[in-house]
Amino acid sequence: MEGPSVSVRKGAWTEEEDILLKKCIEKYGAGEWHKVSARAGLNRCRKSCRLRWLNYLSPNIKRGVFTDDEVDLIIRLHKLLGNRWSLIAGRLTGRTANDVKNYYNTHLLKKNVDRSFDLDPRLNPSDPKLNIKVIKPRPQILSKKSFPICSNEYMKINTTAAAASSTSTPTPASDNFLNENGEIMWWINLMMNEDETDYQLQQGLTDDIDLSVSGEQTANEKLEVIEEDNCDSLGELYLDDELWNMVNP
DNA sequence: AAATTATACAACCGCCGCATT
DNA sequence: CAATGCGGCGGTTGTATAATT
Repeated sequence: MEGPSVSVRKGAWTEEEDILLKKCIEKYGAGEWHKVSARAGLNRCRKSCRLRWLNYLSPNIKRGVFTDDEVDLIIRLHKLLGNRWSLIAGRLTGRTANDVKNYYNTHLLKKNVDRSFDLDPRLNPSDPKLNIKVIKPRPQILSKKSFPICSNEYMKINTTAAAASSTSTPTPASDNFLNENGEIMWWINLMMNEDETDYQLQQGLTDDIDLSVSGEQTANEKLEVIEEDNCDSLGELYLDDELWNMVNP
Protein backbone atom coordinates (compact mmCIF):
# COMPACT_ATOMS: atom_id res chain seq x y z
CA MET A 1 0.00 0.00 0.00
CA GLU A 2 1.15 3.50 -0.68
CA GLY A 3 0.39 6.89 0.77
CA PRO A 4 1.83 8.54 3.77
CA SER A 5 0.10 8.42 7.11
CA VAL A 6 1.07 12.01 7.86
CA SER A 7 0.54 14.89 5.49
CA VAL A 8 3.45 15.78 3.24
CA ARG A 9 4.18 18.99 1.46
CA LYS A 10 2.79 19.42 -2.02
CA GLY A 11 3.03 22.02 -4.73
CA ALA A 12 5.94 24.02 -6.02
CA TRP A 13 9.36 23.35 -4.59
CA THR A 14 11.18 26.11 -2.75
CA GLU A 15 14.84 26.96 -3.28
CA GLU A 16 15.61 25.60 0.19
CA GLU A 17 13.99 22.28 -0.63
CA ASP A 18 15.93 22.09 -3.88
CA ILE A 19 19.20 22.64 -2.04
CA LEU A 20 18.36 19.94 0.52
CA LEU A 21 17.46 17.48 -2.22
CA LYS A 22 20.58 18.27 -4.23
CA LYS A 23 22.84 17.75 -1.24
CA CYS A 24 21.14 14.49 -0.44
CA ILE A 25 21.53 13.15 -3.97
CA GLU A 26 25.17 14.28 -4.08
CA LYS A 27 25.82 12.39 -0.87
CA TYR A 28 23.80 9.22 -1.37
CA GLY A 29 23.22 9.17 -5.11
CA ALA A 30 19.96 9.12 -7.03
CA GLY A 31 17.88 6.18 -5.90
CA GLU A 32 16.25 4.69 -2.83
CA TRP A 33 13.66 7.41 -3.16
CA HIS A 34 11.71 6.16 -0.17
CA LYS A 35 14.70 7.13 1.99
CA VAL A 36 15.35 10.49 0.41
CA SER A 37 12.88 12.60 2.36
CA ALA A 38 14.30 11.39 5.68
CA ARG A 39 17.89 11.70 4.49
CA ALA A 40 17.37 15.19 3.11
CA GLY A 41 15.14 16.43 5.88
CA LEU A 42 12.31 17.05 3.47
CA ASN A 43 8.62 16.65 4.10
CA ARG A 44 8.00 15.31 0.63
CA CYS A 45 6.86 11.95 -0.66
CA ARG A 46 9.29 9.72 -2.56
CA LYS A 47 7.60 10.39 -5.87
CA SER A 48 7.79 14.11 -5.45
CA CYS A 49 11.52 13.91 -4.64
CA ARG A 50 12.21 11.62 -7.56
CA LEU A 51 10.28 13.78 -9.99
CA ARG A 52 11.90 16.98 -8.81
CA TRP A 53 15.34 15.49 -9.28
CA LEU A 54 14.71 13.80 -12.60
CA ASN A 55 12.76 16.64 -14.18
CA TYR A 56 14.47 19.67 -12.79
CA LEU A 57 17.52 19.33 -10.58
CA SER A 58 19.56 16.68 -12.34
CA PRO A 59 22.68 18.23 -13.91
CA ASN A 60 22.13 16.21 -17.07
CA ILE A 61 18.99 18.08 -17.94
CA LYS A 62 19.10 20.28 -21.01
CA ARG A 63 16.91 23.32 -20.74
CA GLY A 64 15.81 25.91 -23.25
CA VAL A 65 13.97 25.76 -26.54
CA PHE A 66 13.84 22.58 -28.56
CA THR A 67 15.97 22.68 -31.70
CA ASP A 68 14.55 21.84 -35.10
CA ASP A 69 16.39 18.54 -35.02
CA GLU A 70 14.90 17.66 -31.67
CA VAL A 71 11.41 18.55 -32.83
CA ASP A 72 11.85 16.50 -35.95
CA LEU A 73 13.03 13.55 -33.90
CA ILE A 74 10.12 13.87 -31.48
CA ILE A 75 7.66 13.86 -34.36
CA ARG A 76 9.22 10.83 -35.97
CA LEU A 77 9.58 8.91 -32.75
CA HIS A 78 6.05 9.71 -31.66
CA LYS A 79 4.81 8.48 -34.98
CA LEU A 80 6.57 5.23 -34.25
CA LEU A 81 6.19 4.80 -30.54
CA GLY A 82 3.06 6.66 -29.63
CA ASN A 83 3.01 8.23 -26.18
CA ARG A 84 6.08 6.39 -24.94
CA TRP A 85 7.54 9.61 -23.66
CA SER A 86 10.33 8.08 -21.65
CA LEU A 87 11.44 6.09 -24.66
CA ILE A 88 11.33 9.15 -26.87
CA ALA A 89 13.14 11.23 -24.28
CA GLY A 90 15.81 8.56 -24.12
CA ARG A 91 16.79 9.49 -27.67
CA LEU A 92 17.01 13.19 -26.90
CA THR A 93 20.09 13.98 -24.89
CA GLY A 94 19.24 15.90 -21.76
CA ARG A 95 15.51 16.04 -22.33
CA THR A 96 13.15 14.47 -19.82
CA ALA A 97 10.02 12.53 -20.58
CA ASN A 98 8.00 15.29 -18.94
CA ASP A 99 9.64 17.92 -21.12
CA VAL A 100 8.97 15.96 -24.28
CA LYS A 101 5.40 15.23 -23.26
CA ASN A 102 4.74 18.86 -22.41
CA TYR A 103 6.33 20.06 -25.59
CA TYR A 104 4.37 17.66 -27.72
CA ASN A 105 1.09 18.43 -26.02
CA THR A 106 1.50 22.19 -26.18
CA HIS A 107 3.40 22.76 -29.40
CA LEU A 108 2.88 19.80 -31.67
CA LEU A 109 -0.41 18.17 -30.79
CA LYS A 110 -2.52 21.28 -31.08
CA LYS A 111 -0.90 22.40 -34.31
CA ASN A 112 -1.33 18.95 -35.71
CA VAL A 113 -5.02 18.70 -34.86
CA ASP A 114 -5.70 22.19 -36.11
CA ARG A 115 -3.94 21.47 -39.38
CA SER A 116 -5.79 18.21 -39.86
CA PHE A 117 -9.12 19.88 -39.37
CA ASP A 118 -8.15 22.60 -41.81
CA LEU A 119 -7.25 20.07 -44.43
CA ASP A 120 -10.30 17.90 -44.03
CA PRO A 121 -13.68 19.34 -43.08
CA ARG A 122 -14.85 15.86 -42.10
CA LEU A 123 -12.52 16.04 -39.15
CA ASN A 124 -14.40 18.61 -37.13
CA PRO A 125 -14.28 17.21 -33.60
CA SER A 126 -17.33 19.20 -32.55
CA ASP A 127 -19.55 17.31 -34.94
CA PRO A 128 -20.88 14.28 -33.01
CA LYS A 129 -22.37 12.77 -36.15
CA LEU A 130 -18.92 12.01 -37.47
CA ASN A 131 -17.93 9.96 -34.45
CA ILE A 132 -14.26 10.32 -35.36
CA LYS A 133 -11.94 7.78 -33.80
CA VAL A 134 -8.35 8.83 -33.30
CA ILE A 135 -5.95 5.93 -33.74
CA LYS A 136 -2.61 6.61 -32.19
CA PRO A 137 0.15 4.43 -33.57
CA ARG A 138 1.86 2.14 -31.13
CA PRO A 139 4.75 -0.23 -31.55
CA GLN A 140 4.18 -3.91 -32.11
CA ILE A 141 6.65 -5.04 -29.50
CA LEU A 142 7.69 -2.96 -26.55
CA SER A 143 6.85 -4.85 -23.40
CA LYS A 144 9.81 -5.25 -21.10
CA LYS A 145 8.10 -8.33 -19.75
CA SER A 146 8.15 -9.98 -23.15
CA PHE A 147 11.46 -8.51 -24.21
CA PRO A 148 13.59 -7.40 -21.31
CA ILE A 149 16.27 -6.11 -23.65
CA CYS A 150 13.91 -3.37 -24.72
CA SER A 151 15.17 -0.67 -22.42
CA ASN A 152 16.67 2.75 -22.85
CA GLU A 153 20.06 1.40 -21.92
CA TYR A 154 19.83 -1.34 -24.47
CA MET A 155 18.83 1.11 -27.16
CA LYS A 156 21.54 3.55 -26.22
CA ILE A 157 24.25 0.95 -26.42
CA ASN A 158 23.09 -0.86 -29.49
CA THR A 159 21.98 2.04 -31.61
CA THR A 160 25.30 3.70 -31.03
CA ALA A 161 27.11 0.60 -32.14
CA ALA A 162 24.90 0.24 -35.17
CA ALA A 163 25.35 3.85 -36.15
CA ALA A 164 29.11 3.49 -35.94
CA SER A 165 29.19 0.36 -38.03
CA SER A 166 26.80 1.70 -40.63
CA THR A 167 29.06 4.57 -41.56
CA SER A 168 31.52 2.33 -43.34
CA THR A 169 29.42 -0.53 -44.64
CA PRO A 170 25.71 0.10 -44.57
CA THR A 171 23.74 -2.97 -43.70
CA PRO A 172 20.02 -3.54 -43.90
CA ALA A 173 18.44 -2.30 -40.73
CA SER A 174 16.63 -5.57 -40.31
CA ASP A 175 19.96 -7.26 -39.74
CA ASN A 176 20.76 -5.14 -36.77
CA PHE A 177 18.16 -5.63 -34.05
CA LEU A 178 16.39 -8.86 -33.42
CA ASN A 179 14.83 -9.99 -30.19
CA GLU A 180 15.38 -13.43 -28.77
CA ASN A 181 12.58 -14.79 -30.92
CA GLY A 182 14.27 -13.55 -34.06
CA GLU A 183 11.68 -10.83 -34.60
CA ILE A 184 12.82 -7.50 -35.95
CA MET A 185 12.83 -4.72 -33.41
CA TRP A 186 11.98 -2.33 -36.18
CA TRP A 187 11.45 0.77 -34.10
CA ILE A 188 15.10 0.70 -33.18
CA ASN A 189 16.10 0.06 -36.75
CA LEU A 190 14.15 3.06 -37.91
CA MET A 191 16.19 5.39 -35.80
CA MET A 192 19.26 4.18 -37.63
CA ASN A 193 17.97 3.88 -41.16
CA GLU A 194 15.42 6.26 -42.59
CA ASP A 195 15.03 4.14 -45.70
CA GLU A 196 13.00 1.75 -43.65
CA THR A 197 10.64 4.45 -42.47
CA ASP A 198 7.69 3.91 -44.77
CA TYR A 199 7.48 0.23 -44.19
CA GLN A 200 7.83 0.51 -40.48
CA LEU A 201 5.31 3.26 -40.11
CA GLN A 202 2.76 0.96 -41.62
CA GLN A 203 3.76 -1.74 -39.18
CA GLY A 204 3.43 0.73 -36.33
CA LEU A 205 -0.27 1.02 -36.92
CA THR A 206 -1.03 -2.61 -36.55
CA ASP A 207 -1.11 -2.69 -32.80
CA ASP A 208 -4.39 -0.83 -32.60
CA ILE A 209 -6.26 -2.26 -35.49
CA ASP A 210 -7.29 -5.81 -36.20
CA LEU A 211 -5.56 -6.47 -39.44
CA SER A 212 -6.62 -10.00 -40.10
CA VAL A 213 -6.29 -10.57 -43.79
CA SER A 214 -9.45 -11.22 -45.70
CA GLY A 215 -10.13 -11.36 -49.41
CA GLU A 216 -7.54 -10.36 -51.92
CA GLN A 217 -6.31 -7.22 -50.23
CA THR A 218 -3.78 -7.65 -47.46
CA ALA A 219 -4.06 -5.73 -44.25
CA ASN A 220 -1.10 -3.60 -45.14
CA GLU A 221 -2.53 -2.82 -48.54
CA LYS A 222 -5.73 -1.71 -46.86
CA LEU A 223 -3.79 0.42 -44.47
CA GLU A 224 -1.73 1.99 -47.21
CA VAL A 225 -4.83 3.34 -48.84
CA ILE A 226 -6.48 4.38 -45.61
CA GLU A 227 -3.36 5.95 -44.23
CA GLU A 228 -2.79 7.99 -47.35
CA ASP A 229 -6.22 9.54 -47.08
CA ASN A 230 -6.63 9.86 -43.35
CA CYS A 231 -3.32 9.94 -41.58
CA ASP A 232 -2.02 13.32 -40.66
CA SER A 233 1.62 14.34 -40.61
CA LEU A 234 2.08 13.21 -37.04
CA GLY A 235 0.82 9.76 -37.70
CA GLU A 236 -2.60 9.79 -36.13
CA LEU A 237 -5.33 8.16 -38.10
CA TYR A 238 -8.73 9.75 -38.20
CA LEU A 239 -11.39 7.22 -39.09
CA ASP A 240 -15.08 7.73 -39.56
CA ASP A 241 -17.44 4.79 -39.02
CA GLU A 242 -17.16 3.54 -42.57
CA LEU A 243 -13.37 3.36 -42.47
CA TRP A 244 -13.38 1.99 -38.95
CA ASN A 245 -15.56 -0.93 -40.03
CA MET A 246 -13.35 -1.48 -43.04
CA VAL A 247 -10.21 -2.05 -41.04
CA ASN A 248 -11.89 -3.55 -37.97
CA PRO A 249 -14.76 -5.70 -39.25
C1' DA B 1 -4.83 49.89 -17.51
C1' DA B 2 -7.76 46.14 -16.27
C1' DA B 3 -9.97 41.96 -17.33
C1' DT B 4 -10.05 37.91 -19.78
C1' DT B 5 -8.17 34.14 -22.31
C1' DA B 6 -4.43 31.26 -23.93
C1' DT B 7 -0.13 29.06 -23.24
C1' DA B 8 3.66 26.62 -21.04
C1' DC B 9 5.25 23.59 -17.91
C1' DA B 10 5.89 21.90 -13.09
C1' DA B 11 3.79 18.77 -10.28
C1' DC B 12 0.37 15.36 -8.82
C1' DC B 13 -2.27 11.07 -9.29
C1' DG B 14 -3.32 6.49 -10.32
C1' DC B 15 -1.79 2.59 -12.32
C1' DC B 16 1.56 -1.01 -13.66
C1' DG B 17 5.40 -4.37 -13.52
C1' DC B 18 8.69 -6.30 -10.74
C1' DA B 19 11.07 -7.88 -6.55
C1' DT B 20 10.73 -9.28 -2.03
C1' DT B 21 8.59 -11.27 1.94
C1' DC C 1 0.49 -17.92 -4.08
C1' DA C 2 -0.81 -13.53 -2.11
C1' DA C 3 0.42 -9.29 -0.09
C1' DT C 4 3.31 -5.52 0.06
C1' DG C 5 6.47 -1.92 -1.32
C1' DC C 6 9.17 0.24 -4.74
C1' DG C 7 10.48 2.58 -9.05
C1' DG C 8 8.67 4.13 -13.07
C1' DC C 9 5.34 5.72 -16.46
C1' DG C 10 1.60 8.36 -18.85
C1' DG C 11 -2.48 11.19 -18.17
C1' DT C 12 -4.08 15.07 -16.13
C1' DT C 13 -4.32 19.20 -13.35
C1' DG C 14 -2.85 23.60 -11.29
C1' DT C 15 -0.84 27.81 -11.76
C1' DA C 16 2.29 31.44 -13.27
C1' DT C 17 3.04 34.12 -17.19
C1' DA C 18 2.05 36.02 -21.75
C1' DA C 19 -1.04 37.57 -25.08
C1' DT C 20 -5.26 39.49 -26.36
C1' DT C 21 -9.48 42.08 -25.90
